[in-house]
Amino acid sequence: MKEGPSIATIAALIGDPARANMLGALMAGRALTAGELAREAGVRAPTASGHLARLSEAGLVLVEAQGRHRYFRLSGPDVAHVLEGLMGLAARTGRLRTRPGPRDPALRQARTCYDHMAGEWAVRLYEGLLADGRLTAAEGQVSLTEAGRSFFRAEGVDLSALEAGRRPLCRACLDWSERRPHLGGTLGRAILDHAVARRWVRPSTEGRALTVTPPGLMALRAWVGDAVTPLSETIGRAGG
Amino acid sequence: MKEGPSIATIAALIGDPARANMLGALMAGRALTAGELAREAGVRAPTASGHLARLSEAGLVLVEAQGRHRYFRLSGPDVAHVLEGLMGLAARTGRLRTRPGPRDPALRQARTCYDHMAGEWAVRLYEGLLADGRLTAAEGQVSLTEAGRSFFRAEGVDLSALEAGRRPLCRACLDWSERRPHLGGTLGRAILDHAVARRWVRPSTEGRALTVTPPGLMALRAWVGDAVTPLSETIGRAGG
DNA sequence: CGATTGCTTCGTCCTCCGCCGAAACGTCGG
DNA sequence: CCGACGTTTCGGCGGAGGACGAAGCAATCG
Repeated sequence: MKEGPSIATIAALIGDPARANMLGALMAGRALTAGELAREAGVRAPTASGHLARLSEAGLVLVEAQGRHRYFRLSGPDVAHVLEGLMGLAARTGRLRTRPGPRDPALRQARTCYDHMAGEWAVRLYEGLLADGRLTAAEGQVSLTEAGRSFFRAEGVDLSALEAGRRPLCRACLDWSERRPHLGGTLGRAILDHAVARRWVRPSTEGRALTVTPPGLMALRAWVGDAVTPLSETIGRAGG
Repeated sequence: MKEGPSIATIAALIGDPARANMLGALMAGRALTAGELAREAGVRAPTASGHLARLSEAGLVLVEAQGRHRYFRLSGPDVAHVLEGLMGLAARTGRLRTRPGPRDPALRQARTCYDHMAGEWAVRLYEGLLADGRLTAAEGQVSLTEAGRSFFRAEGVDLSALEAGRRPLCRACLDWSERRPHLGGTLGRAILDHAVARRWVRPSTEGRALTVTPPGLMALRAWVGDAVTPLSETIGRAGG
């Protein structure tokens, strides 16, 4: 109890399995109702309600009442960032007490990481953009090259809007399943929006998984170049 | 217990006050003995021993036996990074259940953040380097300008060594007390080493606090330029 | 060689908290 | 209005785990 109890409180809040599952579900970026989160966490409604009250009181999630539903979402990217960091630690350090569930392959392949893409596909995309000279990672810092800027402008991405805020355009976000970086930042977010809008990927109705559609397969392959292994072998395992 | 128990395990590990205090103490970057950590956490030796066993089994800390002492340290920058993230969340979200203790002003002023400097001084340093055109933060990505490279070379910093590894040279690390970024990465580390070697700052014998020595005051002020407010006025001021 | 110090293991106590069922509150639909 | 549904509050149960003292090893010192 000397100087830093607050960090313990926050960590303990995340440290309960039920609450961790809820937060993990919210990593998909969507707002979910208390009932959905209860199911996601594998607990009854009263239990979930208590957990959610504590999470929102601590400011980790925000709640919005809508009719008889209450929608919860993460209170910001910083929360998501810490959660991803914890996943990284868990992947690096933990024995895998988590028996690899049936849904895991789909998650490993493509998923949302709060507001951008993660998983095999995201890592490939990142490495493809690097290989094509559209991104550069000098000194470990990612930035968009001139070629990359014209590429995304041609795709219809409004780069100046993405650079308006305080949040960086490009950020290397360590993928906890692949152990290699993928693209975060506002550009990462824009790419996910882009891909969803063009039906290249379809977010799972619940959960973080992303399904890559056939046209998406073509489009993404064009983005990442032909040098990349065809994905077809890994698609369609463990439907959901 | 659905898909993500591992993150809960790690977070729960950090979520105990005694363990959190130990990890916080290790954020100073030094290796500490079990006894020191017990004192730091405010628990007896047996309790501390149990906690440290769990922390090292989970891979959050590394242990090295030396005579009858056992030295513990954080297992890597990723652990420190997650801890800093948690501190940020705690500062942003938490009601301040932590009454601002007497030691806090010193910590706010200058402290170590695992292996680089944090606190008021570190933020000033960062902003001074930016203002002088030695660092550039285009697109939210920090990098060293040509002027900056010559500056640090002249100071005797071996930049190529710093760029050798996988870890980035410059990283903007959010300062949880100042809520503004300071400099991390290998350059951040080198600056701390530099400042310690030249007796500009003196690490507290225990804890993360850094004391700025009178010559250090001169030197750092020269680094950050005269435009920066003298430190004397802001010492002991709280809040933001 | 015996005393001291640092750390761990063991056994025990005890508090905390996560879980649920039952019931209350509110919203929506007939 | 009344019933269905989503959510919260309440009360009680049970288990996990954090705390300590005493004792056991191991290394250092006189």
